[in-house]
Amino acid sequence: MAKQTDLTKIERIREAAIRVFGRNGSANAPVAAIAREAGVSVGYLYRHYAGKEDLLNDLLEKTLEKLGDKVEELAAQRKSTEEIIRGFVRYIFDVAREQPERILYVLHLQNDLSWKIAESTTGRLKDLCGHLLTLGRSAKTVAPGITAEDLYIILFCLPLQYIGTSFRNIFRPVPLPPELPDKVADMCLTAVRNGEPASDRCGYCEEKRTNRTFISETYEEN
Amino acid sequence: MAKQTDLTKIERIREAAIRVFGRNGSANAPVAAIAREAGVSVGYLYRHYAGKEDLLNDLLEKTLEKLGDKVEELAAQRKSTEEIIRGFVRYIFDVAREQPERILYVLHLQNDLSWKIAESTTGRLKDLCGHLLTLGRSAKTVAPGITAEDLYIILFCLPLQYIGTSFRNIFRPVPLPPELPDKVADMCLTAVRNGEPASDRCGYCEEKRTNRTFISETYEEN
DNA sequence: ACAAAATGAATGAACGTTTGTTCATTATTA
DNA sequence: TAATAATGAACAAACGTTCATTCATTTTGT
Repeated sequence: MAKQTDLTKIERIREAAIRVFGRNGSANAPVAAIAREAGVSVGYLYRHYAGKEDLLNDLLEKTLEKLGDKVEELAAQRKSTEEIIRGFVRYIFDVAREQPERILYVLHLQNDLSWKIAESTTGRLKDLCGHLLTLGRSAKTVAPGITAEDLYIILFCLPLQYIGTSFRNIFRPVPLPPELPDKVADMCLTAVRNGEPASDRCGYCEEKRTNRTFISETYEEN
Repeated sequence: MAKQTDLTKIERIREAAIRVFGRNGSANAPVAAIAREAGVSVGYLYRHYAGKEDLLNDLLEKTLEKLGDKVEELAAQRKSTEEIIRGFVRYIFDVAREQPERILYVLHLQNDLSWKIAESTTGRLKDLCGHLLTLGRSAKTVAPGITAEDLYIILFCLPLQYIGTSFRNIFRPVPLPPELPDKVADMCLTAVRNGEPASDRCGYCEEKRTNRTFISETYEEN
């Protein structure tokens, strides 16, 4: 046969694309820059991706896969749903601290409505949120009125917004404060719990709140 | 002297820019398209704005001005801080329903880190959030651990994320459900209240919670 | 009162870049 | 040598920006 395909190249393209997209945003990220940073020719990139949008979708899918793996990893450790959610939020912040581009590129893609997310990718996203919803509801960590969309926004978009806002330097200097992940995780848990405070006892009567029904049970299901 | 400046044209440019940015995102919004939609020549646009980024900043500043006015309008009606926050969130959703571009363009600008927000604009943003923080803290609607940045993310970014996600059609069809604004407003209030539920009485002892100190008073100030 | 000159608002063709994409060519190995 | 992996110069389309030009209006000179 002929020359063998160098499989590491595709991974190099993915890594380079994440870096370039993360730095510039999807619209200001030339394919040529991605190829250069990956040490690959432009033509090679087009032999494996139908176009720029195809590359974006591949990246997003891989990222969702990783997030899904993280949830399964936490679940496999027999963690409680609360710990899974907390671990999930912390994981996002950990990645943001070590490799900001990996988070910033998602922030760009997610909020750029001018490109379409592939059906397969949105399907995976719905599955991931649906999975968390099932876990959370059965553990009563997630209130009945909360939907998969709510989880997506609270557990994923909200931390992303904190990270994005940090990099804007509007309210404080760049480095993410070390206490922020836990603070945000608490906020997320409160939100999905529909207002039940993190403490499991009422401040007055000291009654346990763990098995109580949720206040806003009037919200329709789904 | 010479021809008189047509003052309506600048306003037409602003309106057109919001529409084009809202549809395409800032990076995919040609200046030519904005000028065409405004019924104005490209050259005219450049006589009044130093460049595209200057136009973006002007738009964002005007939008923040409107949001500030809305808060002052609600405050002038002697509303409680809770009602102000609720009204603020509802206002965002109202605009999103009637003129989606007015919200979607902000979503784009806010999450596109490849362009710089002018100092004057970030200053206004900080002022607006600081104002809400002062109001909220004195009314005990906002927990002590909550910062101006938290308010920005909870009251502004969170509703924006709901609206953006809706337009992605991932979790449900397009039109914003009528009950969503109130649901999100409740969520926002819960978050800024740091988990204290909307109901003002404990589910067990029926003790009033209104004047209680907040659970997470351990958060440092600022 | 009138025409010519002066002014500056407004225009849009043209320019230089940058972009995504292609494909004729080269390099590599069976 | 035959087959195909890989290249990157070349291309067309699109972009932000410029600036020589046009045009409506006011000022000036008679």
